[in-house]
Amino acid sequence: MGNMLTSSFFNRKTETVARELLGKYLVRDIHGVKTNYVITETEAYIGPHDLACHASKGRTARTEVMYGKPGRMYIYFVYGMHYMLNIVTEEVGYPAAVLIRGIEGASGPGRLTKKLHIAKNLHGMTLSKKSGLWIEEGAYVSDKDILRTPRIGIEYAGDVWKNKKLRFVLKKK
DNA sequence: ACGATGATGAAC
DNA sequence: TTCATCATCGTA
Repeated sequence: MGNMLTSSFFNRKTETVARELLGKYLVRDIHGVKTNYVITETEAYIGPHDLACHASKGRTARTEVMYGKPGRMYIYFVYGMHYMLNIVTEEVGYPAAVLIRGIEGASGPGRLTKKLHIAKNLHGMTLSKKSGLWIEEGAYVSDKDILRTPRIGIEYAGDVWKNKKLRFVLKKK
């Protein structure tokens, strides 16, 4: 098993973190039963100026966690039925996060949280063995095996931000 | 193409 | 307090 990623991994540019999470293992421990899945798709949400980032609305109860320590989970509920898993990035005080959009065997942010039983009770917790959810090192991933596209479901974000290629997809072998 | 289904933020 | 919107998904 690889080493567990710690806060220093996430305390970097959000775009870099999103890129480097591809190929890493998302590990879930439920009552001692561990499962791990390769991360295959991510998106970067970068700071107060990014109109697609929830923090562009300002510092609220919902977005507060993004202003905190990198490596914590930002989990929110959308469309009345799906939980989204994000990992906080960059330094304390700068609101940014990476959305985990896909893992091996579960494509789509709502599908993977359902599969791994990830819900609001993990919101604000640090990725760690204690929380039962963490990320471990994986195999080297070449740029040739990665596709970059605009992010999904953010048509409202204005011409500049909606078109930025901040979605990272690991190509299938 | 569309409905499910509830939290969120902004308007009033 | 009401209202439109939403980082989606399953069914059609």
